[in-house]
Amino acid sequence: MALQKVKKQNVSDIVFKQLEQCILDGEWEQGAKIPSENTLAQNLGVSRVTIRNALQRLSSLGLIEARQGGGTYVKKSGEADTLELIKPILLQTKPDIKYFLEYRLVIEPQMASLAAERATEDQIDTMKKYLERYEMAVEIGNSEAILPNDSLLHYSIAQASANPLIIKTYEIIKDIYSQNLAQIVADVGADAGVQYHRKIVDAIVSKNAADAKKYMRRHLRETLEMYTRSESEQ
Amino acid sequence: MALQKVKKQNVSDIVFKQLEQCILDGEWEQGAKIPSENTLAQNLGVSRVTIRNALQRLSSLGLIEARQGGGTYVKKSGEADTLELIKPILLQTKPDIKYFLEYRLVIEPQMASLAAERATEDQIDTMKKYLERYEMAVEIGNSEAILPNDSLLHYSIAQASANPLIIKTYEIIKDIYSQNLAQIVADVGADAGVQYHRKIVDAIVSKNAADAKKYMRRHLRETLEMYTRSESEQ
DNA sequence: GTATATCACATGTATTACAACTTGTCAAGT
DNA sequence: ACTTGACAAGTTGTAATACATGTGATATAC
Repeated sequence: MALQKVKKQNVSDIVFKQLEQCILDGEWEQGAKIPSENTLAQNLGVSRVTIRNALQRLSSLGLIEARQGGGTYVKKSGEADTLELIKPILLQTKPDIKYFLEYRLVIEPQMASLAAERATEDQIDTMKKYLERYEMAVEIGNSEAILPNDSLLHYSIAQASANPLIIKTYEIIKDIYSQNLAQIVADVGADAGVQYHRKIVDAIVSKNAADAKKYMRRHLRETLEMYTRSESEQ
Repeated sequence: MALQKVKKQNVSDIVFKQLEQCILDGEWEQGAKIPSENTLAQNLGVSRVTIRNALQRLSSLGLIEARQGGGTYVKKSGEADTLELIKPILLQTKPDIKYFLEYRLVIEPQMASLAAERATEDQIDTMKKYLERYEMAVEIGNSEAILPNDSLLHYSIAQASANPLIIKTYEIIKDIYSQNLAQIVADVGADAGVQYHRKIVDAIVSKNAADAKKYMRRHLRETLEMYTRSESEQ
Protein backbone atom coordinates (compact mmCIF):
# COMPACT_ATOMS: atom_id res chain seq x y z
CA MET A 1 0.00 0.00 0.00
CA ALA A 2 1.24 3.40 -0.92
CA LEU A 3 2.28 5.63 1.92
CA GLN A 4 0.18 8.71 2.26
CA LYS A 5 1.80 12.03 2.67
CA VAL A 6 1.26 13.22 6.19
CA LYS A 7 -0.78 16.34 6.12
CA LYS A 8 0.81 18.69 8.56
CA GLN A 9 -1.99 20.93 9.64
CA ASN A 10 -0.96 24.06 11.37
CA VAL A 11 -2.71 25.35 14.41
CA SER A 12 -4.09 28.21 12.36
CA ASP A 13 -5.51 25.72 9.89
CA ILE A 14 -7.50 24.09 12.64
CA VAL A 15 -8.65 27.40 14.00
CA PHE A 16 -9.53 28.57 10.52
CA LYS A 17 -11.73 25.58 9.84
CA GLN A 18 -13.47 25.93 13.18
CA LEU A 19 -14.28 29.57 12.61
CA GLU A 20 -15.33 28.87 9.02
CA GLN A 21 -17.66 26.22 10.29
CA CYS A 22 -19.22 28.63 12.77
CA ILE A 23 -20.09 30.91 9.88
CA LEU A 24 -21.24 28.31 7.37
CA ASP A 25 -23.31 26.49 9.97
CA GLY A 26 -25.01 29.76 10.76
CA GLU A 27 -23.94 29.71 14.36
CA TRP A 28 -22.74 33.23 13.76
CA GLU A 29 -25.50 34.88 11.82
CA GLN A 30 -24.94 37.19 8.92
CA GLY A 31 -24.19 40.71 9.99
CA ALA A 32 -23.57 39.62 13.56
CA LYS A 33 -20.54 40.66 15.53
CA ILE A 34 -18.20 37.83 16.37
CA PRO A 35 -16.23 37.61 19.62
CA SER A 36 -13.15 39.78 19.92
CA GLU A 37 -9.74 38.42 19.03
CA ASN A 38 -8.70 38.32 22.67
CA THR A 39 -11.81 36.41 23.64
CA LEU A 40 -11.33 33.88 20.86
CA ALA A 41 -7.67 33.47 21.72
CA GLN A 42 -8.57 32.79 25.32
CA ASN A 43 -11.44 30.42 24.51
CA LEU A 44 -9.50 28.38 21.99
CA GLY A 45 -6.33 28.39 24.02
CA VAL A 46 -4.10 29.84 21.31
CA SER A 47 -2.31 33.12 20.87
CA ARG A 48 -3.85 36.16 19.29
CA VAL A 49 -1.42 35.84 16.39
CA THR A 50 -2.99 32.55 15.39
CA ILE A 51 -6.49 33.92 15.71
CA ARG A 52 -5.59 36.90 13.57
CA ASN A 53 -4.07 34.59 10.98
CA ALA A 54 -7.30 32.65 10.68
CA LEU A 55 -9.44 35.78 10.68
CA GLN A 56 -7.39 37.36 7.92
CA ARG A 57 -7.88 34.33 5.75
CA LEU A 58 -11.62 34.43 6.35
CA SER A 59 -11.52 38.10 5.58
CA SER A 60 -9.77 37.63 2.26
CA LEU A 61 -12.39 35.04 1.35
CA GLY A 62 -14.97 37.72 1.97
CA LEU A 63 -16.70 35.87 4.77
CA ILE A 64 -16.02 38.45 7.48
CA GLU A 65 -15.07 42.08 7.72
CA ALA A 66 -12.90 43.62 10.43
CA ARG A 67 -13.37 47.26 11.44
CA GLN A 68 -10.57 48.70 13.44
CA GLY A 69 -11.88 49.67 16.83
CA GLY A 70 -15.35 48.43 15.98
CA GLY A 71 -15.07 44.66 15.99
CA THR A 72 -15.38 41.97 13.37
CA TYR A 73 -18.62 41.12 11.59
CA VAL A 74 -19.93 38.31 9.44
CA LYS A 75 -20.51 39.62 5.96
CA LYS A 76 -23.92 39.29 4.47
CA SER A 77 -23.77 37.05 1.44
CA GLY A 78 -25.26 39.76 -0.71
CA GLU A 79 -22.41 42.12 0.01
CA ALA A 80 -19.74 39.59 -0.77
CA ASP A 81 -17.53 41.16 -3.37
CA THR A 82 -15.31 38.15 -3.46
CA LEU A 83 -15.42 37.97 -7.21
CA GLU A 84 -13.83 41.38 -7.38
CA LEU A 85 -11.09 40.18 -5.08
CA ILE A 86 -10.12 37.23 -7.17
CA LYS A 87 -10.26 38.91 -10.55
CA PRO A 88 -6.55 39.70 -10.51
CA ILE A 89 -5.93 36.02 -10.08
CA LEU A 90 -8.23 35.05 -12.87
CA LEU A 91 -6.11 37.31 -14.99
CA GLN A 92 -3.11 35.19 -14.21
CA THR A 93 -4.87 31.89 -14.56
CA LYS A 94 -4.78 30.63 -18.11
CA PRO A 95 -6.98 27.57 -18.13
CA ASP A 96 -7.14 25.43 -21.18
CA ILE A 97 -9.77 27.17 -23.24
CA LYS A 98 -10.87 23.90 -24.76
CA TYR A 99 -12.08 22.72 -21.36
CA PHE A 100 -13.83 25.99 -20.87
CA LEU A 101 -15.81 25.74 -24.05
CA GLU A 102 -16.63 22.16 -23.22
CA TYR A 103 -17.84 23.26 -19.82
CA ARG A 104 -20.10 25.83 -21.36
CA LEU A 105 -21.39 23.12 -23.64
CA VAL A 106 -22.37 21.17 -20.56
CA ILE A 107 -24.09 23.99 -18.73
CA GLU A 108 -25.68 26.30 -21.21
CA PRO A 109 -28.00 24.16 -23.32
CA GLN A 110 -29.84 23.01 -20.21
CA MET A 111 -29.72 26.52 -18.91
CA ALA A 112 -31.39 27.82 -22.08
CA SER A 113 -34.03 25.15 -21.69
CA LEU A 114 -34.83 26.30 -18.17
CA ALA A 115 -34.84 29.89 -19.34
CA ALA A 116 -37.47 29.07 -21.95
CA GLU A 117 -39.72 27.69 -19.23
CA ARG A 118 -39.23 30.43 -16.69
CA ALA A 119 -38.24 33.72 -18.30
CA THR A 120 -40.27 36.73 -17.21
CA GLU A 121 -41.32 39.56 -19.47
CA ASP A 122 -38.60 41.82 -18.14
CA GLN A 123 -35.93 39.20 -18.64
CA ILE A 124 -37.05 38.64 -22.22
CA ASP A 125 -36.85 42.38 -22.85
CA THR A 126 -33.30 42.38 -21.51
CA MET A 127 -32.35 39.52 -23.79
CA LYS A 128 -33.81 41.28 -26.80
CA LYS A 129 -31.91 44.43 -25.93
CA TYR A 130 -28.54 42.69 -25.90
CA LEU A 131 -29.42 40.62 -28.94
CA GLU A 132 -30.09 43.77 -30.92
CA ARG A 133 -26.93 45.45 -29.76
CA TYR A 134 -25.00 42.31 -30.61
CA GLU A 135 -26.45 42.06 -34.10
CA MET A 136 -25.88 45.74 -34.66
CA ALA A 137 -22.24 45.37 -33.67
CA VAL A 138 -21.81 42.45 -36.05
CA GLU A 139 -23.56 44.40 -38.79
CA ILE A 140 -21.26 47.39 -38.68
CA GLY A 141 -18.22 45.30 -37.87
CA ASN A 142 -17.59 46.92 -34.50
CA SER A 143 -15.55 44.06 -33.11
CA GLU A 144 -14.98 45.90 -29.83
CA ALA A 145 -18.68 45.73 -29.01
CA ILE A 146 -19.50 42.25 -30.23
CA LEU A 147 -18.21 40.11 -27.42
CA PRO A 148 -19.36 42.19 -24.46
CA ASN A 149 -22.91 42.07 -25.79
CA ASP A 150 -22.54 38.39 -26.60
CA SER A 151 -21.49 37.82 -23.02
CA LEU A 152 -24.32 39.94 -21.62
CA LEU A 153 -26.83 38.08 -23.77
CA HIS A 154 -25.71 34.75 -22.41
CA TYR A 155 -25.73 36.16 -18.91
CA SER A 156 -29.30 37.37 -19.25
CA ILE A 157 -30.27 33.87 -20.32
CA ALA A 158 -28.52 32.51 -17.25
CA GLN A 159 -30.54 34.83 -15.04
CA ALA A 160 -33.75 33.71 -16.68
CA SER A 161 -32.99 30.14 -15.69
CA ALA A 162 -33.87 31.26 -12.18
CA ASN A 163 -31.51 28.77 -10.62
CA PRO A 164 -29.12 30.63 -8.29
CA LEU A 165 -26.40 28.01 -8.66
CA ILE A 166 -26.46 28.25 -12.42
CA ILE A 167 -26.38 32.01 -12.22
CA LYS A 168 -23.43 32.02 -9.86
CA THR A 169 -21.59 29.53 -11.97
CA TYR A 170 -22.13 31.59 -15.07
CA GLU A 171 -20.90 34.73 -13.36
CA ILE A 172 -17.63 33.00 -12.65
CA ILE A 173 -17.37 31.55 -16.11
CA LYS A 174 -18.07 34.94 -17.59
CA ASP A 175 -15.25 36.58 -15.68
CA ILE A 176 -12.68 33.98 -16.56
CA TYR A 177 -13.90 33.91 -20.14
CA SER A 178 -13.69 37.63 -20.62
CA GLN A 179 -10.13 37.64 -19.35
CA ASN A 180 -9.13 35.36 -22.19
CA LEU A 181 -11.24 37.02 -24.83
CA ALA A 182 -8.34 38.23 -26.89
CA GLN A 183 -7.03 34.78 -27.57
CA ILE A 184 -10.46 33.34 -28.25
CA VAL A 185 -11.19 36.05 -30.77
CA ALA A 186 -7.87 35.37 -32.46
CA ASP A 187 -8.62 31.67 -32.69
CA VAL A 188 -12.34 31.54 -33.34
CA GLY A 189 -13.26 34.95 -34.63
CA ALA A 190 -15.61 37.45 -33.10
CA ASP A 191 -18.77 36.60 -35.00
CA ALA A 192 -19.07 32.91 -34.22
CA GLY A 193 -22.64 31.83 -33.83
CA VAL A 194 -24.20 34.98 -35.12
CA GLN A 195 -26.86 32.91 -36.84
CA TYR A 196 -27.82 31.03 -33.70
CA HIS A 197 -28.34 33.76 -31.16
CA ARG A 198 -31.59 34.95 -32.64
CA LYS A 199 -32.93 31.43 -32.91
CA ILE A 200 -32.12 30.84 -29.26
CA VAL A 201 -33.86 34.00 -28.14
CA ASP A 202 -36.85 33.30 -30.36
CA ALA A 203 -37.17 29.84 -28.85
CA ILE A 204 -37.08 31.28 -25.35
CA VAL A 205 -39.65 33.91 -26.23
CA SER A 206 -42.02 31.27 -27.56
CA LYS A 207 -41.30 29.10 -24.50
CA ASN A 208 -39.96 26.30 -26.66
CA ALA A 209 -37.51 24.65 -24.28
CA ALA A 210 -36.42 21.91 -26.66
CA ASP A 211 -35.46 24.35 -29.40
CA ALA A 212 -33.67 26.65 -27.01
CA LYS A 213 -31.56 23.75 -25.84
CA LYS A 214 -30.94 22.51 -29.36
CA TYR A 215 -29.76 25.80 -30.81
CA MET A 216 -27.62 26.61 -27.81
CA ARG A 217 -25.95 23.26 -28.11
CA ARG A 218 -25.31 23.72 -31.81
CA HIS A 219 -23.95 27.18 -31.23
CA LEU A 220 -21.46 26.10 -28.61
CA ARG A 221 -20.54 22.90 -30.37
CA GLU A 222 -19.68 24.89 -33.44
CA THR A 223 -17.57 27.30 -31.42
CA LEU A 224 -15.74 24.42 -29.80
CA GLU A 225 -15.09 22.81 -33.17
CA MET A 226 -13.77 26.05 -34.60
CA TYR A 227 -11.43 26.35 -31.69
CA THR A 228 -10.09 22.81 -31.86
CA ARG A 229 -9.66 23.19 -35.61
CA SER A 230 -7.66 26.40 -35.24
CA GLU A 231 -5.64 24.70 -32.54
CA SER A 232 -4.70 21.76 -34.73
CA GLU A 233 -3.65 24.08 -37.53
CA GLN A 234 -0.84 25.53 -35.52
CA MET B 1 -22.81 66.58 -3.34
CA ALA B 2 -22.63 63.34 -1.53
CA LEU B 3 -19.77 62.90 0.86
CA GLN B 4 -17.35 60.24 -0.14
CA LYS B 5 -16.34 57.65 2.35
CA VAL B 6 -12.68 58.01 3.16
CA LYS B 7 -10.90 54.81 2.38
CA LYS B 8 -8.51 54.14 5.16
CA GLN B 9 -5.82 51.91 3.81
CA ASN B 10 -3.86 50.01 6.34
CA VAL B 11 -0.16 49.48 6.07
CA SER B 12 -0.78 45.82 5.27
CA ASP B 13 -3.08 46.86 2.45
CA ILE B 14 -0.29 48.84 0.86
CA VAL B 15 2.21 46.05 1.36
CA PHE B 16 -0.28 43.53 0.04
CA LYS B 17 -0.82 45.46 -3.16
CA GLN B 18 2.89 45.91 -3.69
CA LEU B 19 3.61 42.22 -3.30
CA GLU B 20 0.63 41.32 -5.48
CA GLN B 21 1.96 43.60 -8.16
CA CYS B 22 5.35 41.94 -8.02
CA ILE B 23 3.67 38.64 -8.80
CA LEU B 24 1.18 39.79 -11.41
CA ASP B 25 3.80 41.84 -13.22
CA GLY B 26 5.98 38.80 -13.39
CA GLU B 27 8.80 40.42 -11.46
CA TRP B 28 8.73 37.32 -9.33
CA GLU B 29 8.46 34.47 -11.76
CA GLN B 30 6.28 31.46 -11.27
CA GLY B 31 7.85 28.86 -9.05
CA ALA B 32 10.50 31.30 -7.89
CA LYS B 33 11.38 31.80 -4.26
CA ILE B 34 10.52 35.20 -2.91
CA PRO B 35 12.60 37.03 -0.27
CA SER B 36 12.25 35.88 3.31
CA GLU B 37 9.85 37.58 5.66
CA ASN B 38 12.66 39.22 7.58
CA THR B 39 14.24 40.57 4.42
CA LEU B 40 10.95 41.97 3.19
CA ALA B 41 10.22 43.53 6.56
CA GLN B 42 13.59 45.23 6.54
CA ASN B 43 13.39 46.38 2.93
CA LEU B 44 9.88 47.79 3.22
CA GLY B 45 10.50 49.25 6.64
CA VAL B 46 7.60 47.52 8.38
CA SER B 47 7.37 44.82 10.98
CA ARG B 48 7.28 41.13 10.23
CA VAL B 49 3.68 40.97 11.45
CA THR B 50 2.59 43.25 8.64
CA ILE B 51 4.54 41.28 6.06
CA ARG B 52 3.04 38.04 7.30
CA ASN B 53 -0.42 39.57 7.13
CA ALA B 54 0.04 40.43 3.47
CA LEU B 55 1.65 37.10 2.67
CA GLN B 56 -1.18 35.18 4.29
CA ARG B 57 -3.70 37.00 2.19
CA LEU B 58 -1.73 36.22 -0.95
CA SER B 59 -1.51 32.66 0.21
CA SER B 60 -5.23 32.26 0.71
CA LEU B 61 -5.75 33.67 -2.76
CA GLY B 62 -3.54 30.90 -4.03
CA LEU B 63 -0.85 33.17 -5.44
CA ILE B 64 1.96 31.97 -3.20
CA GLU B 65 2.74 28.98 -1.05
CA ALA B 66 4.74 29.06 2.17
CA ARG B 67 6.72 26.04 3.30
CA GLN B 68 7.81 26.10 6.87
CA GLY B 69 11.58 26.18 6.97
CA GLY B 70 11.81 26.17 3.20
CA GLY B 71 10.76 29.64 2.15
CA THR B 72 7.84 31.07 0.21
CA TYR B 73 7.29 30.43 -3.48
CA VAL B 74 5.12 31.87 -6.23
CA LYS B 75 2.56 29.30 -7.25
CA LYS B 76 2.38 28.29 -10.83
CA SER B 77 -0.90 29.43 -12.28
CA GLY B 78 -1.77 25.92 -13.33
CA GLU B 79 -1.70 24.76 -9.73
CA ALA B 80 -3.95 27.53 -8.52
CA ASP B 81 -7.31 25.97 -7.82
CA THR B 82 -9.27 29.10 -8.38
CA LEU B 83 -12.60 27.46 -7.89
CA GLU B 84 -11.63 26.56 -4.35
CA LEU B 85 -11.90 30.24 -3.57
CA ILE B 86 -15.53 30.50 -4.49
CA LYS B 87 -16.62 27.49 -2.53
CA PRO B 88 -17.40 29.63 0.51
CA ILE B 89 -19.58 31.82 -1.65
CA LEU B 90 -21.63 28.95 -2.92
CA LEU B 91 -21.75 27.36 0.50
CA GLN B 92 -22.95 30.55 2.06
CA THR B 93 -25.79 31.04 -0.36
CA LYS B 94 -27.44 27.93 1.10
CA PRO B 95 -29.47 27.26 -1.99
CA ASP B 96 -32.79 25.54 -1.94
CA ILE B 97 -32.18 21.83 -2.33
CA LYS B 98 -34.52 21.80 -5.26
CA TYR B 99 -32.22 24.11 -7.21
CA PHE B 100 -29.34 22.05 -6.12
CA LEU B 101 -30.75 18.80 -7.49
CA GLU B 102 -31.67 20.66 -10.63
CA TYR B 103 -28.08 21.77 -10.94
CA ARG B 104 -26.88 18.21 -10.72
CA LEU B 105 -29.40 17.38 -13.41
CA VAL B 106 -27.72 19.94 -15.60
CA ILE B 107 -24.15 18.82 -15.02
CA GLU B 108 -24.09 15.12 -14.47
CA PRO B 109 -25.74 13.59 -17.54
CA GLN B 110 -23.25 15.32 -19.80
CA MET B 111 -20.52 14.45 -17.36
CA ALA B 112 -21.44 10.76 -17.56
CA SER B 113 -21.40 11.02 -21.32
CA LEU B 114 -17.86 12.39 -21.30
CA ALA B 115 -16.84 9.74 -18.81
CA ALA B 116 -18.05 7.02 -21.16
CA GLU B 117 -15.79 8.40 -23.87
CA ARG B 118 -12.72 8.97 -21.78
CA ALA B 119 -12.62 6.69 -18.74
CA THR B 120 -9.36 4.80 -18.23
CA GLU B 121 -9.11 1.27 -16.94
CA ASP B 122 -8.12 2.43 -13.47
CA GLN B 123 -11.01 4.86 -13.30
CA ILE B 124 -13.44 2.13 -14.31
CA ASP B 125 -12.06 -0.11 -11.59
CA THR B 126 -12.62 2.65 -9.07
CA MET B 127 -16.20 3.09 -10.22
CA LYS B 128 -16.87 -0.62 -9.92
CA LYS B 129 -15.42 -0.66 -6.42
CA TYR B 130 -17.75 2.03 -5.15
CA LEU B 131 -20.68 0.59 -7.06
CA GLU B 132 -20.22 -2.74 -5.30
CA ARG B 133 -19.87 -1.12 -1.90
CA TYR B 134 -22.95 0.94 -2.60
CA GLU B 135 -25.04 -2.06 -3.65
CA MET B 136 -23.81 -4.02 -0.68
CA ALA B 137 -24.81 -1.22 1.66
CA VAL B 138 -28.28 -1.08 0.10
CA GLU B 139 -28.57 -4.87 0.31
CA ILE B 140 -27.95 -5.12 4.01
CA GLY B 141 -29.74 -1.87 4.74
CA ASN B 142 -26.69 -0.12 6.13
CA SER B 143 -28.03 3.38 5.62
CA GLU B 144 -24.90 4.94 7.12
CA ALA B 145 -22.79 3.61 4.26
CA ILE B 146 -25.15 4.14 1.36
CA LEU B 147 -24.73 7.83 0.68
CA PRO B 148 -20.96 8.12 1.11
CA ASN B 149 -20.47 5.41 -1.48
CA ASP B 150 -23.14 6.93 -3.67
CA SER B 151 -21.26 10.19 -3.51
CA LEU B 152 -17.91 8.55 -4.19
CA LEU B 153 -19.34 6.72 -7.17
CA HIS B 154 -20.57 9.95 -8.70
CA TYR B 155 -17.25 11.57 -7.92
CA SER B 156 -15.31 8.83 -9.69
CA ILE B 157 -17.51 9.41 -12.72
CA ALA B 158 -16.70 13.12 -12.51
CA GLN B 159 -13.00 12.36 -12.52
CA ALA B 160 -13.38 10.14 -15.54
CA SER B 161 -14.86 13.06 -17.46
CA ALA B 162 -11.29 14.39 -17.54
CA ASN B 163 -12.45 17.99 -17.58
CA PRO B 164 -10.85 19.80 -14.64
CA LEU B 165 -13.65 22.34 -14.45
CA ILE B 166 -16.29 19.66 -14.19
CA ILE B 167 -14.26 17.83 -11.56
CA LYS B 168 -13.87 20.96 -9.47
CA THR B 169 -17.52 21.77 -9.82
CA TYR B 170 -18.47 18.34 -8.61
CA GLU B 171 -16.15 18.66 -5.62
CA ILE B 172 -18.02 21.77 -4.62
CA ILE B 173 -21.35 20.10 -5.22
CA LYS B 174 -20.22 17.20 -3.09
CA ASP B 175 -19.41 19.51 -0.20
CA ILE B 176 -22.74 21.24 -0.35
CA TYR B 177 -24.47 17.91 -0.69
CA SER B 178 -22.83 16.39 2.35
CA GLN B 179 -23.81 19.40 4.42
CA ASN B 180 -27.46 18.80 3.66
CA LEU B 181 -27.37 15.03 3.74
CA ALA B 182 -29.68 14.66 6.70
CA GLN B 183 -32.51 16.58 5.13
CA ILE B 184 -32.11 14.94 1.75
CA VAL B 185 -32.27 11.50 3.27
CA ALA B 186 -35.36 12.48 5.21
CA ASP B 187 -37.08 13.77 2.08
CA VAL B 188 -35.91 11.47 -0.67
CA GLY B 189 -34.70 8.37 1.12
CA ALA B 190 -31.25 6.87 1.04
CA ASP B 191 -31.73 4.33 -1.70
CA ALA B 192 -33.00 6.53 -4.50
CA GLY B 193 -31.80 5.38 -7.86
CA VAL B 194 -30.47 2.05 -6.80
CA GLN B 195 -31.68 0.56 -10.05
CA TYR B 196 -29.88 3.16 -12.17
CA HIS B 197 -26.37 3.17 -10.84
CA ARG B 198 -25.43 -0.17 -12.33
CA LYS B 199 -26.87 0.77 -15.69
CA ILE B 200 -24.85 3.97 -15.68
CA VAL B 201 -21.62 2.19 -14.86
CA ASP B 202 -22.33 -0.52 -17.42
CA ALA B 203 -22.86 2.11 -20.07
CA ILE B 204 -19.58 3.79 -19.20
CA VAL B 205 -17.74 0.47 -19.25
CA SER B 206 -19.05 -0.30 -22.73
CA LYS B 207 -18.25 3.27 -23.81
CA ASN B 208 -21.87 3.96 -24.63
CA ALA B 209 -22.05 7.70 -24.08
CA ALA B 210 -25.69 8.08 -25.05
CA ASP B 211 -26.87 5.46 -22.55
CA ALA B 212 -24.69 6.85 -19.78
CA LYS B 213 -26.26 10.24 -20.28
CA LYS B 214 -29.76 8.83 -20.52
CA TYR B 215 -29.63 6.77 -17.32
CA MET B 216 -27.92 9.48 -15.37
CA ARG B 217 -30.62 11.90 -16.43
CA ARG B 218 -33.38 9.51 -15.46
CA HIS B 219 -31.75 8.82 -12.15
CA LEU B 220 -31.47 12.46 -11.19
CA ARG B 221 -34.84 13.40 -12.60
CA GLU B 222 -36.44 10.75 -10.48
CA THR B 223 -34.60 12.01 -7.41
CA LEU B 224 -35.73 15.54 -8.13
CA GLU B 225 -39.32 14.40 -8.57
CA MET B 226 -39.23 12.49 -5.31
CA TYR B 227 -38.00 15.57 -3.58
CA THR B 228 -40.58 17.94 -5.03
CA ARG B 229 -43.30 15.42 -4.25
CA SER B 230 -42.20 15.09 -0.63
CA GLU B 231 -42.06 18.86 -0.47
CA SER B 232 -45.61 19.34 -1.68
CA GLU B 233 -46.88 16.80 0.83
CA GLN B 234 -45.85 18.89 3.75
C1' DG C 1 31.45 7.25 -0.96
C1' DT C 2 27.84 6.96 2.31
C1' DA C 3 25.73 8.09 6.31
C1' DT C 4 25.23 10.96 10.23
C1' DA C 5 25.57 15.22 12.77
C1' DT C 6 25.40 19.88 12.77
C1' DC C 7 24.46 24.61 11.65
C1' DA C 8 22.29 28.50 9.38
C1' DC C 9 18.09 30.06 7.93
C1' DA C 10 12.97 30.04 6.98
C1' DT C 11 8.34 29.95 8.50
C1' DG C 12 5.01 29.13 12.65
C1' DT C 13 3.52 30.44 17.31
C1' DA C 14 3.59 32.96 21.72
C1' DT C 15 4.05 37.09 24.56
C1' DT C 16 3.92 41.81 25.47
C1' DA C 17 3.31 46.47 24.48
C1' DC C 18 1.54 50.27 22.29
C1' DA C 19 -0.93 52.86 18.38
C1' DA C 20 -5.19 53.97 16.07
C1' DC C 21 -9.95 53.79 15.87
C1' DT C 22 -15.08 53.23 17.49
C1' DT C 23 -18.53 53.71 20.66
C1' DG C 24 -20.92 55.13 24.67
C1' DT C 25 -21.08 58.01 28.76
C1' DC C 26 -21.16 62.07 31.07
C1' DA C 27 -20.44 66.66 32.21
C1' DA C 28 -20.04 71.47 30.85
C1' DG C 29 -21.77 75.14 28.26
C1' DT C 30 -25.28 77.43 25.44
C1' DA D 1 -33.41 70.63 25.69
C1' DC D 2 -29.62 70.40 22.82
C1' DT D 3 -25.01 70.60 21.37
C1' DT D 4 -20.26 70.21 22.26
C1' DG D 5 -16.25 68.33 24.17
C1' DA D 6 -13.51 65.36 26.87
C1' DC D 7 -12.84 61.02 28.62
C1' DA D 8 -12.85 55.88 29.27
C1' DA D 9 -13.35 51.24 27.79
C1' DG D 10 -12.97 48.03 24.33
C1' DT D 11 -11.32 46.42 19.63
C1' DT D 12 -8.41 45.93 15.71
C1' DG D 13 -3.66 47.26 13.72
C1' DT D 14 1.40 47.31 14.20
C1' DA D 15 5.77 46.50 16.48
C1' DA D 16 9.53 44.04 18.90
C1' DT D 17 11.30 39.94 20.76
C1' DA D 18 11.82 35.27 21.69
C1' DC D 19 11.42 30.59 20.86
C1' DA D 20 9.53 26.36 18.27
C1' DT D 21 9.65 23.71 14.22
C1' DG D 22 10.89 22.40 9.81
C1' DT D 23 14.31 22.52 5.57
C1' DG D 24 18.56 22.33 3.17
C1' DA D 25 23.29 22.44 2.73
C1' DT D 26 27.71 21.74 4.76
C1' DA D 27 30.84 19.38 7.29
C1' DT D 28 32.29 15.41 9.76
C1' DA D 29 33.02 10.42 10.86
C1' DC D 30 33.37 5.95 9.29
